[in-house]
Amino acid sequence: MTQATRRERGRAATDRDIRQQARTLLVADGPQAVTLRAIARELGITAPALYRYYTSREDLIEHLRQDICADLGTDLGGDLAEVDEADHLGQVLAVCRGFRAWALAHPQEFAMVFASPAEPGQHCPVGAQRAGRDVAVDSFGRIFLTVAGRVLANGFQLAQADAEVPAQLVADMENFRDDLLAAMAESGVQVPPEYLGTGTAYVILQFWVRLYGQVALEVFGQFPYPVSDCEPLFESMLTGLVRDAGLL
Amino acid sequence: MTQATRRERGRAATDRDIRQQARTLLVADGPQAVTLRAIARELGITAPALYRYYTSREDLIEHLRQDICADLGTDLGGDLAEVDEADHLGQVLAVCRGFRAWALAHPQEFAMVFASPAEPGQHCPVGAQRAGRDVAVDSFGRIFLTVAGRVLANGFQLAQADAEVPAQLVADMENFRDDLLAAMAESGVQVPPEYLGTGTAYVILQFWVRLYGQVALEVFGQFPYPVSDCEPLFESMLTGLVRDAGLL
DNA sequence: GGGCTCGGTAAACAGCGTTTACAAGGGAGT
DNA sequence: ACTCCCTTGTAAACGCTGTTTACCGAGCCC
Repeated sequence: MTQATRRERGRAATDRDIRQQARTLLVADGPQAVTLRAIARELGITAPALYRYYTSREDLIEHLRQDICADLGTDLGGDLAEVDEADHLGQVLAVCRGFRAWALAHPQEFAMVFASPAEPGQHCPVGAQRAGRDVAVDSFGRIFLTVAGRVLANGFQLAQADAEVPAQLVADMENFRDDLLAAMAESGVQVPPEYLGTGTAYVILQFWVRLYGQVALEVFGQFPYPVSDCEPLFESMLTGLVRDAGLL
Repeated sequence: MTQATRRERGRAATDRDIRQQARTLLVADGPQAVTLRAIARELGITAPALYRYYTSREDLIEHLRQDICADLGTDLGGDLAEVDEADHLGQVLAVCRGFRAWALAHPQEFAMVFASPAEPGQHCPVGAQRAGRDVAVDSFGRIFLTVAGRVLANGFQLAQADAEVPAQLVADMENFRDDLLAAMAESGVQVPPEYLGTGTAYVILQFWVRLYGQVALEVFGQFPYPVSDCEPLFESMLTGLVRDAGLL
């Protein structure tokens, strides 16, 4: 079973401990509290020992980001599993609600993954990037795309035809559509290419813009007035969203 | 003219220098580079001297946030001034494009102001909060609301009637509408209350959600595929936005 | 068993926010 | 003009941080 030698198992174990402890500090006291010394202290080791696992604090943070994405992915997978397989609209709603719930429950993680100024050449975590083998990063995006794929595979016709896509965007949308098809195929969802035109890709993109905007505004408290209860606001937005996407 | 004593003038001058230097460091090397010691070093003083002006680093950062909001407000004011006073659609477009341009040109500031996990009870900077006299914080929000006010004052009928607002949201929307009316009145824009129903407030809110989502996604590089050129994507979204808002 | 690699430590360096005690100088009252 | 205070700055120190270096011991392979 465990072909790994004792040292390898021990190393993997402490590595998990490091990341888990970093997560604990993050949720408890914010990003500035996840310091190498604090992590080491809680683990009963010294700070330089962490350099046997990560080249720098920033490197650890980066791996943390990926862990967070993976957790969000499994979280949404759980939400999705509770919905009837044939209820495609329900699946979409479940993923959207799950995304919001996760973001509100983990604001620090949300900010770290979805609201950090990006360096060029890095458009994760939603995208299915092919950087280092099959990184866990895209597990979140894969959930989204899998749901979209299921919806499309069953012949749902999303709103807006291909003609609506501006000429300057067609190339990008074809690119996006191919990414979608590839990700869906990887997830085992067979979707006929003729169901996924550039117009459909554009609708999915707009869907993401509105969902992300709503959730980010709520997490960051940037609504232009004091919202007494954000939930009905979100539900109202979600209703409009699926309506405008042609899912209702 | 300058009724202030020499000491007061000197203090105000160094205060400006501190903030300006902090801004310089922020745009040059990111938020983690704006340290008290670095600021003091550039100003030729020592770090503890800064405590004569701000009670802590976090206090300075908070004032920096307000400066940033104020700058964004004047920026947008400039964009707005270049548009014909009677061209209300053009004014809306100018403010939206100006907001995006500013966010792309100042990603660090954008993240600091619009994407920091908010403590409860703080829904600035868009809101017209009445905290400490007339803080510069809401100068950005005021620009937005002024434009909205001008559009409404001239009888533009936004899409969607009041009946569309879910019952649970009506109270909040009345609240928002009152905030809007108050802000517009403060900006000298007369808008008949019957032009601004809760449905209209809801449309404005959705407008903000989509604009914010699009800009934040672009700044943070969180689009689900590699976008070759974001500008046509933004313009396409903007077109759909004004169409859905009933401005076209 | 010898040697080598790997995971850990201790010590040190530079930089950080912050506090304390102290010096110099402008402003106002007499 | 002298005095006194309050303001603004400094120097030194504390404890924290990330990171590097040199070293040590136990696991592993030959």
